Parts: sequence; C-alpha cells; structure tokens
Amino acid sequence: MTFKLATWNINSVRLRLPIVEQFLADHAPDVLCLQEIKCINDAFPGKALKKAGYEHHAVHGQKGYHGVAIISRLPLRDIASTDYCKMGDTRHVEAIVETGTGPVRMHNFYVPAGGDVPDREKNPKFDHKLRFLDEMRQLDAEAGAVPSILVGDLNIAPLETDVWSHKQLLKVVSHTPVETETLNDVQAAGGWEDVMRRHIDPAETLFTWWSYRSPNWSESNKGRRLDHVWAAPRLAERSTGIEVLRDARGWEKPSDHVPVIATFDL
DNA sequence: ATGACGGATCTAATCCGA
Repeated sequence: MTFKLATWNINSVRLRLPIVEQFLADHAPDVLCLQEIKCINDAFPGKALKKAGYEHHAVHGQKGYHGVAIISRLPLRDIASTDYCKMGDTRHVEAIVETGTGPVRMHNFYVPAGGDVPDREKNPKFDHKLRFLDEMRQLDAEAGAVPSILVGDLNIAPLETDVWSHKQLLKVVSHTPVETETLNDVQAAGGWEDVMRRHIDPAETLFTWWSYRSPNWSESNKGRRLDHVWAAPRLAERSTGIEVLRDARGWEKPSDHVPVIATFDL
C-alpha cells in the first residue's frame, strides 16, 4: 500500500482550519501531524476534521501555546505523550498507526524554539531546548520491534543548505553548531534516517519556514528547514518521495511553516 | 536579521515565536 504522511506547523489550527481542510482535500494524506495547534483539547476542531475523513485523532493541546495533534484516516492506537523536561507543556504526541501492512509508530514533536541568545548560561530557553534534545536521545526508531517515523518542527536547520546563509546564521538560534551537533546525536542514537534529504540532494537548498517579518518572503527567500521527517531505516528504504509545499506560504492567512509530505510504499 | 509580522489572551497591551 501507499502510505502518505504530512507534517505541518499550523500556528493556530482554529484560525487556519479552512486551509487545513483545503490541504486535506487536495493532497489526501493518510496521516497529518500538526504542531502549534494553540488550543486546549476541547477547542480542537475535531468534528470538522472527522467530516473531512480523518476520524482518528491524538490531540495533546494546552491553552494559548504549543500543542500537537495527529489526525488519521487509519486507526490509531497506543496514543501517548511524553512530558520532556517535565515542564508540563505539550510538545509531543505519539501513536501507532495501523497501516494495512503492519503497525508504524508516529512521533510528532514541537521542539522548543530556544529564545534569542545562543548561550545556555544566559538564556534559560536555550538551555531548555538543549535539555529537550538530550532527552530525545532515548528514542529508538525500532522501539518494541515497531518501526517508527518521527516528524515535526524540530526548530533546527542542521545542514548548510538548510538555511539561506550558513555564515550569517551560525550564531543565530536554530543553526548554531551546538544545536546541529546535538540534533545529529539524537538522530544517530535513535537509528533515524533523514527522509527529506534521502530524496532532496543535500547540495540543494531546502526550506520549510519563512519569517512573517519579511514582507517579500518569496523574492528574498531567507528561509530555513526547521521541519523534518525521520524514519527507521527499513521504512526509509521504502520511502518513495518528499514534497515541500512552498506555495502554501503564499496561501490566504498562511502559517509561517509549509506542509511537508512523505510517501512510502509499505 | 535582536526585527518590518502575526498569534493568543479575562480585547488591550503584552508575551511569544525563530
């Protein structure tokens, strides 16, 4: 079977329900992972998304900030959240997806942005980000003999080609060496493969986020690849493509992130 | 690029994002 998965930092799911519905109608992923839903579970637009054909939900939200959700046309089981850094915030949700050909565990993350100053002594938010990543080292892409996929807004652009200017962003949070090295450690420790870069040449620039502050985001194109799709090797081997919907940055009332779609032949 | 935008919040000015 073809398994189609999407991840999208939606920056308020309530405000952007119309473009979520449009996206689902146009691209019909089996599973959509959302970050920054910015609402409590009771305010999640579950009814509308069920009507769109996505009956199975794993929602972990809070008031005002953060919040993640998995919506699926396929059954979900073993839904769980981990409270990384024991902050009581909502930055992770996982579930096992029952594909027709066996279970796949999905991890959906919203890693802390890390504030402004890239110094963990001076900036508690940066320290939080690095501690969060440290805890992510425990993840195993083959945990419980179920192959896993890890997606989300990891708020780090690891490669030189994941930012508009490697030189100018080396001291900007999201592209500092300590962040990219720690992210690489998480990836190696868990046995994860970067599915996006399996299909898109690492020599090619690749962005999933463009700041709202740039009035001419498309022309100036000062983006970063903050959103990621990782998979256990035996799933990565079966991945058939990646699509980054750059055009979504120009939709009506856009998120500052665009959807990333990954397809697998399972 | 220390922000020109845009979101949520006890609706007004404040905090937050990256």
